[in-house]
Amino acid sequence: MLEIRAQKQAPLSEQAYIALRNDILSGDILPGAQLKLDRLSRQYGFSSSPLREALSRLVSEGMATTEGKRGFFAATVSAEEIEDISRLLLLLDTMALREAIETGDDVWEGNVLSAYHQLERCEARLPGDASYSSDIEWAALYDRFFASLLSACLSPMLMQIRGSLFQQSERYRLLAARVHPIGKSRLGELKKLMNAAIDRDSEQALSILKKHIEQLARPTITYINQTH
Amino acid sequence: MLEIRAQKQAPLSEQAYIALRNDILSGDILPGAQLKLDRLSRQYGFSSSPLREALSRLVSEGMATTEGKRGFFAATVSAEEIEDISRLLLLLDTMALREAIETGDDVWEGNVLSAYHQLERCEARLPGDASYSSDIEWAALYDRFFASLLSACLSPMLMQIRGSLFQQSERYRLLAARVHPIGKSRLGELKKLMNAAIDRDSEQALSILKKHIEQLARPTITYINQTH
DNA sequence: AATATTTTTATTTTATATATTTTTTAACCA
DNA sequence: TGGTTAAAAAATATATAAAATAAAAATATT
Repeated sequence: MLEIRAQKQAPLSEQAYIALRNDILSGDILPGAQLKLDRLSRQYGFSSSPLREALSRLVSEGMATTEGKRGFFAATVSAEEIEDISRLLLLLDTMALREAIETGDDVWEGNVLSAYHQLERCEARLPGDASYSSDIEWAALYDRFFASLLSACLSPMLMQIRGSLFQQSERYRLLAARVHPIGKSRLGELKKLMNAAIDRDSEQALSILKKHIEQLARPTITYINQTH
Repeated sequence: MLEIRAQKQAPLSEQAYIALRNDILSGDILPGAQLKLDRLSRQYGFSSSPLREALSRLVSEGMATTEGKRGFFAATVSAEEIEDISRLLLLLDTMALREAIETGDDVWEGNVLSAYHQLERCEARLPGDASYSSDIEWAALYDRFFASLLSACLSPMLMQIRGSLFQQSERYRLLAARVHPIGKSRLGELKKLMNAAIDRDSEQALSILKKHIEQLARPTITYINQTH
């Protein structure tokens, strides 16, 4: 049966959360920037209640900070932190991928192929070289590719935690990409990773994953070290 | 210089967060219970704004849920979830402990001894046998013991994640302890763990940790399987 | 059983009050 | 003068309350 009625619209607090998170992720809101409520209120068009709720969530998820009664700030960056995030993400994704390769079924394979396809098409649609590296839609599909690749790992908690870490690493990557767009896409690497996973070639898949995550962090760490 | 002025009091949203979290942890608020705002408002004496912020945070941390515009609910329980939590917690704590043993210094040793001491004294102060297992203050010190034991691991992100998982596992443990108080304390085991860590006997320490976490979860899983 | 109506409840806005931090100004002493 | 401290003012965060809106749940009706 068709879904006819209008979409129930999400609560404003949810919309505010998404809008703020995107702007922090993309770097439109710079690290450490103070997030004053009345300015946000004018800028985004939400009143303070949903904004405060959104900010509370962002704090829990590490995208913002707050202390005492001094308001909210966008999360800061440091080389130590991105190295920490990368290391943990590699550990968790390795564990998840190993399990996913063991337990993934046909539906899983289909989802992975689908996610890869969409990522590929998105990249083809984008204009110049390297624009992908700072595109927020590309980032969302990139996220989705990994999420579907690992989704067969049978641990919702692991998926949630690695998702949160991935998002943090994206915050760093997108920030660095604003200034130093990555020259060429590494989509081919992801394709090899996907094929190795679907072929149940665990060793090969894990090795590509390791390389990918480590190379993902490197230019970001270099950038952060230069500028902070 | 002495800190003379009165303690700046925490924001009400923070106080509400702590109060609600304690009541969810302790089981005073049962899993799945609906958290209606006007009732909470009367019961806790906070107005809706700080309560909503507190609830948003609790949702982010897995202690509560919310969907669309149907309000907030206390997190539910399932055998699958506590097994998932336990497994991940063991993985992360193992990693953290290995590192902590490598890098911990004198200050770390002192902190661990101090945390253990306080836990021991708290337990001695409690009345009957097994009352410790459902005592919220004991739980906080138990938490602190592990936090200090692992604190030398040099990964703030790992500490934060394992802290969140530990809190979730405490939610389950305290729930089960309401009905089936654990017969005798396993403080001796913790002492052995601590001594092995301080003696830099990694193998021994990790083995005790593994046993401890697995045995921690077992009665809880049994309880959940019986009742849900 | 499906639909319409009522009731309840969550969400949001607005306005206002309180408290705390930050900034500015003034005062003071070396 | 220069620079530190203290007081006053401004800005801002936090909190309350009341009212409006919108959605969900419960009830009655066909």
